[in-house]
Amino acid sequence: MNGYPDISEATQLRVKRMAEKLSYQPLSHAQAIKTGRTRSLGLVLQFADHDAQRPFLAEFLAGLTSGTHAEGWTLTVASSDGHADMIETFRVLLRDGKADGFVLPRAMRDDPRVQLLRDAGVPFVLFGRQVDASGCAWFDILGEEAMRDAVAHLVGLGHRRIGFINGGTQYAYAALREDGFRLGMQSAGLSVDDDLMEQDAVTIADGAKAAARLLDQKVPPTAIVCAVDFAALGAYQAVAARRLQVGRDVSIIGYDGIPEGAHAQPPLTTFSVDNKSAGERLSNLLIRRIRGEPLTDLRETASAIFADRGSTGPVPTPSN
Amino acid sequence: MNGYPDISEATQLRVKRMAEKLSYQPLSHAQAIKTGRTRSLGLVLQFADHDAQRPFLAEFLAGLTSGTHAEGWTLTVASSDGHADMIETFRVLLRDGKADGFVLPRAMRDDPRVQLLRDAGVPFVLFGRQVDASGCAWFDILGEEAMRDAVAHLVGLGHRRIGFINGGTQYAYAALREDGFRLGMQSAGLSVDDDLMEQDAVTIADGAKAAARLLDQKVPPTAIVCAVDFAALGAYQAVAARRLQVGRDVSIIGYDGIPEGAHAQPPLTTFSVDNKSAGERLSNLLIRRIRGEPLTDLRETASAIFADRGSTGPVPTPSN
DNA sequence: TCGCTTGCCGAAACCGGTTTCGGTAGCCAG
DNA sequence: CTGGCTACCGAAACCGGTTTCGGCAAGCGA
Repeated sequence: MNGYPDISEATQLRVKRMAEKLSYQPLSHAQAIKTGRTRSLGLVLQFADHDAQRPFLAEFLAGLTSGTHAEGWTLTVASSDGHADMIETFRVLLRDGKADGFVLPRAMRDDPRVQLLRDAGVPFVLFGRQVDASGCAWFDILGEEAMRDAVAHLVGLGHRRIGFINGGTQYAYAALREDGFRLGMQSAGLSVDDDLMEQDAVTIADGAKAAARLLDQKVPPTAIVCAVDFAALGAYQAVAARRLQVGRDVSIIGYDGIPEGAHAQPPLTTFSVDNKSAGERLSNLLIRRIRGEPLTDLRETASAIFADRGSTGPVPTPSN
Repeated sequence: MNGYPDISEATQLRVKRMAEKLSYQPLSHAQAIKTGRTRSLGLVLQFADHDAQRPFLAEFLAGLTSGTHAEGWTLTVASSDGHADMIETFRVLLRDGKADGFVLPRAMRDDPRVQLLRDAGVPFVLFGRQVDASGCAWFDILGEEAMRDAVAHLVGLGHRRIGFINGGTQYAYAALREDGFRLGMQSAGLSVDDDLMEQDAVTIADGAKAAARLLDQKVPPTAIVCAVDFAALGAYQAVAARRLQVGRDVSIIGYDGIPEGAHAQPPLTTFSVDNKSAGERLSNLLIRRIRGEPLTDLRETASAIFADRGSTGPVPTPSN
C-alpha cells in the first residue's frame, strides 16, 4: 500500500481496491508511531484578537474542516490567550505529535508564529502574505487590488477627495491595502492627503472615531474607503451623527463582506471575501506542504468579489 | 506511571516527579495503539444550522479548547453539511479512533446524534438537556428559569399582557423556555393567550415577522419575551416600523446575551449566557465521562445572568 | 530458621502498523 | 541449460508505549 518500487502497479491497485472493499484504513496513530505523522493539521486560535473571530471563524472553520476531511486528515484546534501561552501551545502540540503542520490565520507584520515554526522546521501555511517569504506558503486575498478598484469606482462616480481608514497595522494586510489605496489614487491622478488617512480601525467604535475625524475636517472627504467592514459600519454612525446620509452625502466602501454589512441601511458596498474557500485552499496547501511539495507551488491568491450595493453614489453637488 | 496496585505511593510519586523534570509525557498516539484512546475530544459542527454559529462559536470553542488543554487533551473538529453526512462523519472519526468522545452542541428534541452514539456505546456530552436521559451527560443553562424570571420582571413593571416569541422548536431548549414562560405567567396569576405565542424565530427576520403578528393584534401585548436575542432584535424592527419605542411603548426581554444586543438602541435587556465557561464545563464533563465516572455525577446546570438594560420599562398608561 | 507477604524490578508479549531483507518463482537472454 | 532480472511474498525487526508475569529481596510472624 505504501508504494514500494518493486511492486507492479497492477498489484498495488489490486491491494488498494481490496482495502477499499473492506473499508480498511490504517489507523493514523498506529502509523504515527513509526512515521511520526498523524495526518492531522493544527490550528491555534488567539482569542485576544477580538475582531478576528466573530463572523470570520465559522466560515473559515467550515472550509478548513471540509478541506481536511476530503483528504482523510483531521483538524486539531487549540487556543491561547497571551503571547507566551501561544508559543507554549505550539510547542506542546508539536512535542506530542498532535499536528503535522499548522494553519496560521491572520498573518501579522512580524509574525512570531512564523519565526517559531520556521526555526523549528515545521510546515505551516499562512492566511495572508509575509514580506520575508522564506519558508512561507500561503493563501491570500488580494486586498490591495480591491482597495485600488474601490478608489477607481469612486473616481468613476466623480469623487476626488477620498479618505482611507485602514485596519490593524500589526497585521500584514494593512500595508498591502494602504498600498492599493495609494496606487488607486495615483492612477487617477489624485494626490493623497495625509489628513485623510486613518489607521488601526478594526471595530465599529474605532471606525466611528476615525470617520468622525475625517468628516470634521475643514474640507471633508466625499467618500471613504475602509479596509475593514466593521470600520465602515462605524463610519455609518459617524455620518448619521452629522445628519448626513450614507451613499448620498458620503460614499463608503468596505472590505470583508460581513453579513451585518448587507443588512445595514443602506446596504454596504464592499469587497466580499470567501472565507470558506480560503479555509479549503489552506488545508489543501498545508497537506501538500507536509508531503514535501516545493514552496513555490504553494502560494495562491484570489480576488475579493465586488458587491456593489447601496453605500456609494455620485459625488454630491455642493448646495451651499 | 499507570497506577498499578503493587507499587507504593512513594515510588509512584518519585517516578512522576522525574518524568516532570525531564518534561516527559507519553505520546498519546503510542498509547492509543494499545489502549485505543487518543486523549482527544471530538466536535462535529453543522454549518447548515445558520444561527448556531455566529457569535456563539468563537466563545464556545475558546472554552472547549481551554478545558481540553488544561487536562492535556486535544480537540478535534470536523464538520458536516447534511444529515447523512453528519452520521458518516461521526463513524469515520470513531473508526479511525480520532476522538474518544464527542461534545454535542445544541441538543435537539429527538437528537439523531444521541441515538447514534448511545447505540454505539460512545461517550458524549450535550450542551442542552434530553428528555430521554439514558446515557446522557450534559451541561445546560436553565433557560426555563430565565424565562420565568423575565415574566416576573415584566409583571413587576405592571405588564399583564405579555407575548412570547420562542426559538427553533426542533431544539430541546424551546420546550423548556416555553414552560418557563408559562410558569411565570401562572405564578403571576395571568392566563396565557395562545394568540400571543409565536414559535420558531431564530433570526432577526423571523423575530421581526413574529413580533409584527403580535403587535398587529386588536389588543397588542405591552411586553414581549423572546427566547432568542436575534428574535428580540427583530422585534425592535417591528416596533420601530410601527413608530413605537422599545422600552417605553413596548418592553422586550431577550435571551443569549449577544454583543449586538448590548449595542442596540436601547440596549437589550436579556439573560446572558456564558458560552466560554459552558465549553469549559463540557470538556471537563466529557473527559470524566470517558474516564468512567457515573452519569449521575455528570449533569450540571447553571443560570443565565440577567442583564437589566434599556429595553424594558413600566407599562405605558393608555393615552387614548 | 523457615515460609509467606509486600514492594519492586526486569523480561517478554503485544498493540497495529512500517520498513528491511532474504528467498522464491517465473521469465528472458545468452 | 544456466544466470540474472523482475515481481512478489513472508519473516523479522522496529516504533513507543501498556500489560502480564516471574523473580528477587527485605520484612515479618511463627
